[in-house]
Amino acid sequence: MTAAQSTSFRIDCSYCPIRHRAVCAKCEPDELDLLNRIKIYKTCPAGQVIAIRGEQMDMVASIVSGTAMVTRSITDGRTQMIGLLLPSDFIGRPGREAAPYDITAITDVTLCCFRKRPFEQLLLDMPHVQERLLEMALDELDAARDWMLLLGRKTARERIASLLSLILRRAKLPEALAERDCRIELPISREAIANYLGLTIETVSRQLTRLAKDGIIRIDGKRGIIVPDVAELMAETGDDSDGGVIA
Amino acid sequence: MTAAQSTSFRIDCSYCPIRHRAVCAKCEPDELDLLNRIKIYKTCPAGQVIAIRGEQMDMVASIVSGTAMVTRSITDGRTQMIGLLLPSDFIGRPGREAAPYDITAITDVTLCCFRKRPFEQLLLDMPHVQERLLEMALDELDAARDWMLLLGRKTARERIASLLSLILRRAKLPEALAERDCRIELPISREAIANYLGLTIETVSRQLTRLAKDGIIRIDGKRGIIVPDVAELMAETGDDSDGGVIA
DNA sequence: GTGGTTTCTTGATCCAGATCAATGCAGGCC
DNA sequence: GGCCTGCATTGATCTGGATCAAGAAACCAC
Repeated sequence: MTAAQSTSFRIDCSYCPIRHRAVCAKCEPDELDLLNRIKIYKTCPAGQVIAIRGEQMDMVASIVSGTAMVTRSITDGRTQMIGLLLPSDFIGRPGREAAPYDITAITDVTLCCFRKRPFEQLLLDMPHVQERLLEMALDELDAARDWMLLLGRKTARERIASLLSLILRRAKLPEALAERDCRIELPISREAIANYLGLTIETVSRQLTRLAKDGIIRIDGKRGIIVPDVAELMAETGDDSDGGVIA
Repeated sequence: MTAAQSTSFRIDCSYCPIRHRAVCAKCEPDELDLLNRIKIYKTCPAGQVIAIRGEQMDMVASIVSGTAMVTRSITDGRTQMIGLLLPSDFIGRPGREAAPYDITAITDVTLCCFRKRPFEQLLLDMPHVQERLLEMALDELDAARDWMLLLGRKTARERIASLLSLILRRAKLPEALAERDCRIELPISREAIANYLGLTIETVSRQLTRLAKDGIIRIDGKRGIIVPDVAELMAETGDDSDGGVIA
């Protein structure tokens, strides 16, 4: 973790906003106490690189606030976003030395960091952390596989619709999705969207305006999107309408 | 698990070919004994559906022998393979009722099955299984993310080259990759390859013949491929040549 | 052997999305 | 204000891979 110009501090776990969703979610008070003793908070400004593929990583961390992106790239600069890190998501991998991907802060990010060695040691004594880590890894695996379907088989329009409905489901309560004129704020730039969806920025822009012309969405400023009817948007994702929603 | 016309039996774990790579890899003899008591072997003929997305799954299992594919599909039949299951790979997810994807046997498959409830209970008492399951899930996550890069950003030729080099690395010892004229047998049909790579069978076929014309490979019967120079093939994958190979 | 089925290859054409290029449209800064 | 600099939209053109359509080759069963 190349946290060059980041500040570090510590706050009590009981006030932590991700207390019940992060790796520590299942911890008993005594386990939490152990974690508390070795954790340290860090902040990274928007745009800062948090990890570089192949480089030594001697930290693991949870995202406390902010958004970061996980990317992989090849030879000529082609880049694919392979994950979006939101509060409570976990960075780093016990049992591996080098970072497997690049991670960059999109907004200002606060991290709850642990030195890797002590954390790995703790893992053996705290089954609740390990349990939670397994749950989270399996959820991420499901999300990654959903994304493979999108990248391998969906059209540009379906990809955009899928992303919008993903953001809707993450940002709103299930009840709110039934309402008309849901408004969401895109958390990422057009370039990041393109990298996420395996498209170019031009195609992203064009499909957004086309969806707007078709009345599926209304564009409200640079980052705002209004969805008159969520069901109508969902119908554009190409997904089977059956239940089984995973992410 | 819809194991309608499958046979079931049991053999001793100590003779098991996947004993040191499957979920049970880290088990002590006493833990193995517990697993042994609740396991049951099943076989599925090639082509049989092992799981259907959305359906109730009351089994989890390890692949003992054979190959299966994990797929996801959308509305009009477009299908994407999102994983290839080889011996020692794990099927099913503790803590989830419905199968998240479709699974189909490619060859005849032997499974080492556990009823889900007892297995989940055992998990709590056997940290070694949980540890191993976490390792395996994280490895699969890495593989899925590599595949996202392939599906989102690679050209058809790069995809084919990536697949071939993946199969080479899985099938051969690292020393053998330095030799000239490595021969591999494709484990899957053209259609399955297309579903894996997010292409059509026609494109797969064309790119294979083109790679052959360019002298990167030689085609040897329907399923055989000879690679005169592995390094030359690797150069066609589009991957950065740096270390950090994950899968 | 023959006929039928499935899998693979090859060719011709088309089109969704990439690429190239120009223009709009904010901030931020002097 | 005027001038950058960095995003976003829009248009014109090109192209890689999809689609449509035949064959060819392997693999049966009889």
